Amino acid sequence: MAETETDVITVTFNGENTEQVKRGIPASEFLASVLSRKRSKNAILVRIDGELKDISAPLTHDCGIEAVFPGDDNTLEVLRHTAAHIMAQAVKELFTDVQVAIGPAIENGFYYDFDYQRPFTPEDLKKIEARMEEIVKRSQDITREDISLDEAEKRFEKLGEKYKLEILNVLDDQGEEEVSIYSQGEFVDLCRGPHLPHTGYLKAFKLTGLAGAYWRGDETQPMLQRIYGTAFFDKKSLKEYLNRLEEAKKRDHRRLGRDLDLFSVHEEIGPGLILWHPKGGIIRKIIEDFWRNEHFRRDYDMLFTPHIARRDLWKTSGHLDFYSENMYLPMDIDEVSYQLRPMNCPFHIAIYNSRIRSYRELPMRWCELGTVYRYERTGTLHGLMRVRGFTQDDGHVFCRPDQLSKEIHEILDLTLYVLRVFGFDRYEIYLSTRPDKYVGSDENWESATDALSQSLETQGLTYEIDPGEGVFYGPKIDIKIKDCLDRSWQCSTIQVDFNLPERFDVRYIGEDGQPHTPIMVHRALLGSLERFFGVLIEHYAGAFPLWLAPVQAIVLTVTDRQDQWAGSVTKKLKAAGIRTKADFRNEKLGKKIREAQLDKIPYMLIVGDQEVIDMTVSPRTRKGQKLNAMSLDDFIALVERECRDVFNC
RNA sequence: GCCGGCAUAGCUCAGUGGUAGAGCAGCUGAUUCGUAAUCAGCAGGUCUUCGGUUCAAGUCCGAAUGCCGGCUCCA
Repeated sequence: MAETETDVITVTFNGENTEQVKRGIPASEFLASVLSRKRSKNAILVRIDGELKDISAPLTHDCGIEAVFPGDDNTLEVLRHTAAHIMAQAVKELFTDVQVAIGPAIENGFYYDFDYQRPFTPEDLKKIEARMEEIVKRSQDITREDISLDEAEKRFEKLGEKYKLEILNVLDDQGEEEVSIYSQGEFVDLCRGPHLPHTGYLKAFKLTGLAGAYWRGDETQPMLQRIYGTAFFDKKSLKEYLNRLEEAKKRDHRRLGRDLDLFSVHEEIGPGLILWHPKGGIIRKIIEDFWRNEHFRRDYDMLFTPHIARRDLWKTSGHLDFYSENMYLPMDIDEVSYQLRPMNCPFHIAIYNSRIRSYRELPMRWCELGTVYRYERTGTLHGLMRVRGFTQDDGHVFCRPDQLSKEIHEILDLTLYVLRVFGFDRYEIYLSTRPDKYVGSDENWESATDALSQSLETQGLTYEIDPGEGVFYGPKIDIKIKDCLDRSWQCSTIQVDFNLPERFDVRYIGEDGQPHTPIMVHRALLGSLERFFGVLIEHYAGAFPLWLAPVQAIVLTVTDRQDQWAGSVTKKLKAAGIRTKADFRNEKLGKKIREAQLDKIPYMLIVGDQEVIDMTVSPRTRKGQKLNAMSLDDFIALVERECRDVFNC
């Protein structure tokens, strides 16, 4: 201890009261002196100089301190982290020679990875849960020790925890000298903390899943067994969360895709290959029409290009070097090797290169609904979200360096508008920087990355940097949209490319009469029509907004006395461009309504004797709202207004 | 690709070694009915595929395929 240090330190509580206390007393002891007995008993953690710490943390220097209670910022994370430890403790108690790896809190809960001789079963999970309950009942103190790295190595060696030793090695390489370990009963874990004071705080938890996971997330490393769980401070929140999971299940696009007859996938056709049914097809057509119109409005031109090309093209583009693991094997045509395309860009470049370009032509904005084929490993396929053949709403902008930031700006504007029209107004934006495997000069990477970040900043968009996540040919902006259940989906992407123009010798003649290399920007707003459709289905739970609904209105008769008027209603609505169906079956109205409801048709038009006399229809919405009988013209106007309003956003 | 699970009628599922079942959907008939299911009848399956064990396999074993939950990867 340095000579200048005294045994008394100054502690400021809540930024107000200042107290002199003995150096080294636990924070809990201090809190007990300044808080009511009840309050100090309820505190679970402390914030020392803004940093979350154990409530037993010693106060070693002059500092500011606040008490932290259940439900305060970041406390759920601590609870879940403690839950992970309790689970590991339970597993260690039940299965003697199990090794523990890591166990963090994650977005919706926590997990812990284990190495065990045999796979855990769902029955094991129940046993583990029961043992956790027991540990909770024990209310075992969770204590922290700060020890030297050497000491830690000795302890974990004794415990035979080889994964912990590996972590200690990494910490050693990083130059750490001291680590913290946490103990509860017999269970000891290497951990940064903080943790709750004792195991009794875990009141509401559930183990939710069992899965394999690679050690350190690296597929060359051994596969461990991961047990997932979730925890909350109270049972009510846990129940709400579990209900939300149920709700998400009901919205699963794979289920709705079948129930609503939107699309299918067939074993005999091949996994990851999507068949769009008539109802999915009409939605796709509407999406595409909107997309095309919006692109024409913003000075894009439209291209159509083939799905295969000579292998040499992919050599030139660099895809064989950098993307071959995602490409299908070549096929021979007239003794020349061809390959299915995984991307559309080289074709657009070929069009660019079909003649000499002047700087006056730039920027050139080209788009295509381009179908590509990528080999995705079997285990990664997922409904419409991850497939092997899909159509990108692709586009390439060729521009001069001085035009880049304006172009990015306009692409962002277009992207966010399109997403809003589809009902997505919340998103996370990521700027991905240079990966390990890349082409192009460091200098180009840097200037491209700057252009992207500047465009984001001038539009006042907040974003996160995703280091090393760029594509091999350039940095990118990814937009992950958030759906109504708060889940995020990667769809839009904007990628600057300094590389392909070089490889294909893309040039324009500048003002100076000399050739220059343009910058190429790849962009997809929806990402792929397949994935976007999947996201849309889940976002709306299959109840598509009126402008997208495959059937917008269904005419329902009460008896066959109304067939004639109902028939002419149907005809007139169709003539007015409203996607209309008729259900004149000899069934009860209640049944027809039920079926239309299950089909999530926005408007049911009831036609009974009264409507025939008045020459009206009585609309009922799929939300169960009964509108007053109205004339056909009024109904048509209502539909048109509702559809039009979507675009004013 | 890896770890684990699953595969029975269009859908949801029952059937754990002894002759394949239900509900819904479908079809036929009756019923003419006002805001989420009218009644009756009929039809529908080489139990994913291939191989093995057994007197006997939907059921037990092995493999393949596909799907599901994750990991990794990603639009």
